[in-house]
Amino acid sequence: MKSIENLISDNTKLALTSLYNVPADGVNVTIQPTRKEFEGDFTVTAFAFTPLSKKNPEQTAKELGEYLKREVAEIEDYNVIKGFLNLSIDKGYWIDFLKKSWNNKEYGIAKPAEGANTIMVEYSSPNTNKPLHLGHVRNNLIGSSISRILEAAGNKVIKVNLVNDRGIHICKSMLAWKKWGGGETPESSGMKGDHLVGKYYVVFDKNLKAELKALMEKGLSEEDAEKQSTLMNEIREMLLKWEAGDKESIELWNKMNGWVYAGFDVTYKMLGVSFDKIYYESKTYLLGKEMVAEGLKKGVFFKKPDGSVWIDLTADGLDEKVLLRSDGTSVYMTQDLGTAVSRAEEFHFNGLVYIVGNEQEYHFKVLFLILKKLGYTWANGCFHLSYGMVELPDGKMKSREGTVVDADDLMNEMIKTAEETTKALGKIENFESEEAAKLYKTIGLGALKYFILKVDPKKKMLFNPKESIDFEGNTGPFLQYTYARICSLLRKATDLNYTASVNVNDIIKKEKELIIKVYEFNKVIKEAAATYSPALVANYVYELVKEYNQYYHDYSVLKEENAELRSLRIALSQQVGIVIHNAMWLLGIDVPERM
RNA sequence: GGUUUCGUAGCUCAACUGGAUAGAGCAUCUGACUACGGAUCAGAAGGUUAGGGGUUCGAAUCCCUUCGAGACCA
Repeated sequence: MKSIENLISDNTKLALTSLYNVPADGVNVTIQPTRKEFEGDFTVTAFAFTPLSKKNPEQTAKELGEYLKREVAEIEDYNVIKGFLNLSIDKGYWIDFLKKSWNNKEYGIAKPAEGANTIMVEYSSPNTNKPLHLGHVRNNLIGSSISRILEAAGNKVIKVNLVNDRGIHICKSMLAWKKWGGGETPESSGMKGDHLVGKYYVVFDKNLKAELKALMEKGLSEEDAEKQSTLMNEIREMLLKWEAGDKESIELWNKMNGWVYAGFDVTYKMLGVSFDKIYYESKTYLLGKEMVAEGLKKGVFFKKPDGSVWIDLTADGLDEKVLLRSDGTSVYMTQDLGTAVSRAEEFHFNGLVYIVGNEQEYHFKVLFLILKKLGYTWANGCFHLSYGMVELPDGKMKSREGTVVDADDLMNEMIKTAEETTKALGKIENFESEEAAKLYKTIGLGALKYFILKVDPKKKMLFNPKESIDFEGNTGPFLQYTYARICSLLRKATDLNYTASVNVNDIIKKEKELIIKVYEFNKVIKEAAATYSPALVANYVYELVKEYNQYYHDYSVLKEENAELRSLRIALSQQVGIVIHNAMWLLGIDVPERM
């Protein structure tokens, strides 16, 4: 079935050609939903056509409207206000649409077709020296949701995580644990492994600061203090030992990373995110060195007298960038080049989306540019989804200053609040305790996820720990509540032996608006996939639910005496329920059948 | 210093990518057949879209500029 927008667009072009005898292939027809205060379903703006028609906008719009009404069966009527052509679509079209789609549980969720594009999505990418915080939560939720959205739009998706499991910061936790840990383990302390390792990272930082302070009080500059610091020297030594494959260092590193992974698994599971493949930097950090040779051979890179290798990007408005230090060690850029190439060779993807914060915009600009200069055509499919930071009322979260909002704490808080709210409303007295616990989790995490995902990923967002996340209004629980209420309605309908069907000749305005909203779901998914924005799905499902609740309030479904009308309303409610369910699934949010 | 992103109601966010009188939620105030589930619905109030200039039929959106906040590159 041709989409109604294409129908309007194509026929508008035909109309232009027919009415004004001009070619209209290249004309861009802007179509938007008609605003509530005017009559009609879709609006075409006629201003852009005046050079073709050589008439004023009103006149042009009228002539187009007349043509469309006459020539296109689905277009029932039109009206013109200023240069806006408002088109009313035949109700039969919408009834027909509902009839075709209403009982499809997979509505909106496409299966990847033969020859579908493969898109790799990298997200999460934690460091193993501390637990996940709210910033990671945003990253994970965006990455996970985008993966589902891309899949629903018909792509094959490979979700990957690149874990930063090596380097100086991990050594810090290791050294502090060795020095001051007294053999403490997750078991002995009862702490989650990632939190335990994070604790020693903080311990190290504290001790280092004290040492540096003491040295600087003796009159050393900050730089010299760092050079003379015994702790810093021990760290450097430890890193060298690790890189040389020292058995004891590797064992400790394995042990502590193991604790962290066990902790991360719990957090990931709670968040509901997962990966198809996990990369570890300890295995990828040497990749890319052969590319340096390749780049030199191709003349894309150059060598400085000290032996370091660079690329000159000044012609592209960027700087010179080092790729191999004079001591032969590589930098992040080198690793990322190598990792990208090895992924491309393994998976032959059409697109690679990096979900990484906007502080790394420059890095990715350079990365993609270098890949292109090296001649990798797939680099054109690389995209950095540069999401904004989560800020607190007094600025950015800083782990060193202890202002981070911990992911586990936050989720537990939300679940606790959900429990209190639910109990206060006194609705689930007949729930088994296990069922109730599951519900609290569904609601609490639903509130959190929706709160984060409804914001445009590209924008920074603010989280105020002092104000708990709402459960009323434009929130996750509001959407979940509407879903639960529809389920309740459908259960009652079944009890009464009422069936759902679409077998009417006429519908009221509100029903038509609801069907149009349902119809828009596919368009929204495509748009969300194209712009990598779960927020579009979130805002859409909110609008749908708001409309449905008005309808639900104003018209009775089960008390309607006309059987066909009643059946239609049941079918429509069911369909709205399916869309809520599927849209929420795209956001990674569960919906309860009762709450 | 250079590059760059952002600034919308008291607060948190929208605005279909240049379209009609800038919309929601929270908070405030007022109301809703003792209910097909009130975590709902209806209404009131709240705006010079940071300020100024420009582009055009039309600007929160594009260009210039001032102010303010952030990020990145030495």
